[in-house]
Amino acid sequence: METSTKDRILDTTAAMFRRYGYTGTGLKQVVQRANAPFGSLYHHFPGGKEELGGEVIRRSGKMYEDLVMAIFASGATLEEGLANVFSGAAAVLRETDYADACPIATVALEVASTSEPLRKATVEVFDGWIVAATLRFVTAGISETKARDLAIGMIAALEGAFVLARATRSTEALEVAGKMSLLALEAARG
Amino acid sequence: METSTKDRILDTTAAMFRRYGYTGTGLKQVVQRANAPFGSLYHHFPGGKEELGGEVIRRSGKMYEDLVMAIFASGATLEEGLANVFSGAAAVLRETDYADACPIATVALEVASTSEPLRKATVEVFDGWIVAATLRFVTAGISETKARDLAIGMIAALEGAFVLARATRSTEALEVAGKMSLLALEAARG
DNA sequence: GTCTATAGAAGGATAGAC
DNA sequence: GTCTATCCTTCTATAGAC
Repeated sequence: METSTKDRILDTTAAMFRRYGYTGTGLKQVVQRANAPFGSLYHHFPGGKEELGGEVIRRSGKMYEDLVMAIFASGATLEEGLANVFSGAAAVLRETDYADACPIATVALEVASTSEPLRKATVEVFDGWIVAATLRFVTAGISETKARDLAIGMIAALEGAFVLARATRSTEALEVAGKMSLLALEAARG
Repeated sequence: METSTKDRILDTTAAMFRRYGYTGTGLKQVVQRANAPFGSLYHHFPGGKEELGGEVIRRSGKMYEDLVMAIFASGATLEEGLANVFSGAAAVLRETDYADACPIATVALEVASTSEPLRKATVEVFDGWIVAATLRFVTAGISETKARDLAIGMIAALEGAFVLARATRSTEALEVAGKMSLLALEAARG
């Protein structure tokens, strides 16, 4: 138990955001689950829920970027890596009873029309993903403009498949989205 | 003003779900905006928020299905209709300051791990969309299995693009997703 | 079937002792 | 920097007059 109170609060909030969303996550529940006194929350995050939320979005977003990019780089070929991203996401969903998909998608939709600071935090995350994925495609020899489209298409397909998969409790959409992304890659390679 | 109290409550809730989500929508705000007395809500929806939410999900989902399918059928060709779905969605987003995307996506993610009755309502909606879109592809001469994949791929691409578009306040993702869906259609036609 | 009032719980936030 | 107690608002839900 060497984690700090602040880290426990951040980790707990991240886990709750993923399943219950932003408005669905209560600060009292957070400190209870994190085994932290209520006052510590406002000591570490004077800006309250919005400040905590912003840090969690950026932190979860970066961690997920690292995870996905590692899987993306895991394949022997670019195609294999791309396929692994979708099959890996499907495996995690099945293992977590369709709870753990994108860590910020629910929150991103919730705050898009309700909090500018939080919306901007989600944009930073998505931009980071797009840049990272674009770089991967470019490194594999694809032109900059095509690479960006592939990156955005892959992320959109993944996010959309997550919506369908979490609702239906099936990974069918992830398999279809994976195949569709591979097709786009094929076309870009010409 | 010939709308009934019940219809006003349903319409108002639908509009609020779209922007603020399920937990972000308060029943007091609903009745206030709908110009309805609070008691009427529980008169028409004895099951409270969950019953109201279920009806709104099904109703909004069906209306959106009709709208999208009408646009899908609007083009001279299947390809044109498909492109119109994405460009039409982009136009609506721009016109509504990136607020009005999918009417149930936010709610679907919120309730996926918190309410079985509501999750099932979202599944019904998504299944309806998949069936309708599949039928459209089949009618155009595509095999049943390929048509279903195209339908799921199109809906996933649209939903994922909505997430990115609402967050970034840009329609770039919708354009990319539209192109990606067209590519999938091309490949299916072989 | 309409409407008001209020209960009872949970929400975010703050004060202040230690 | 830790922790408790409490404030005020908002939430869902109910009771009961009309």
